[in-house]
Amino acid sequence: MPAAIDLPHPDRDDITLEGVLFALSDSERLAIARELRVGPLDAVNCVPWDPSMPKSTKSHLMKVLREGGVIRSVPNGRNRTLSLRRDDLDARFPGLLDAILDADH
Amino acid sequence: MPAAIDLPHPDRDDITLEGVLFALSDSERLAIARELRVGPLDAVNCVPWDPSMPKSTKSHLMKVLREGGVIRSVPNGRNRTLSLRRDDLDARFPGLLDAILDADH
DNA sequence: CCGTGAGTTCAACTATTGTCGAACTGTGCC
DNA sequence: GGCACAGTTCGACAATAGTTGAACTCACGG
Repeated sequence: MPAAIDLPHPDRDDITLEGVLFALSDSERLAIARELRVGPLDAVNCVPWDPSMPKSTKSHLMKVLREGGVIRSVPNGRNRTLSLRRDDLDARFPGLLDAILDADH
Repeated sequence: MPAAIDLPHPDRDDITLEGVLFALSDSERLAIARELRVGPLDAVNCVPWDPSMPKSTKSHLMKVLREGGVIRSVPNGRNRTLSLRRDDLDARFPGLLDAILDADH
């Protein structure tokens, strides 16, 4: 499967609190979410903190974030543009995303 | 080991965001935290939603919440009084606890 | 002081997650 | 068209997390 396929994202109402918390309960996934805070980013330009990580592992990280409803991952040429689902998350769980991303690290 | 032993709790500064998110990323643990919202509760009176759950399993749930820094668990006679570590969590991660516990379920 | 009650620990097991190589597929550039 | 690039999927394995019964410990009430 290519980089340019349309992957399934949960609808806003299907995003669960548990799913979001789980997705962000891992340091690396949390770091990705924090990177996306300033705006969408191509996956290629993201994740600069470990260039040696195999692509299948990166793909898996993105998958958990995507399936948890935390990020949106859309094809963009041969890349993928990742973005936070801020509107959906803010609507569904007000204050949650900022509380998490603002948190002391 | 009895019900009345002093179990280790992480210091405020040792509580990690990831640990808190992980502890609360499970429906049952989240439900316990929500029950404790109104105030401390003896473990016996808590967890009314599944009386058939083995005690070792309940003990494990409490352990994860305690080690994650979400709850405090102090001996109280032959029970254990559970309470949210609201002061510590609010100090360390402002807004996080309310955002989570207020969230739509 | 003995029995009961509440909760912890241990050990074994199951189940869920994470890691990574290999094979594969659209996309863009020549 | 051909080729390299970015990511996905699959499968196998490692690692972590959840479940539970049994043995144990302390506190309370007779």
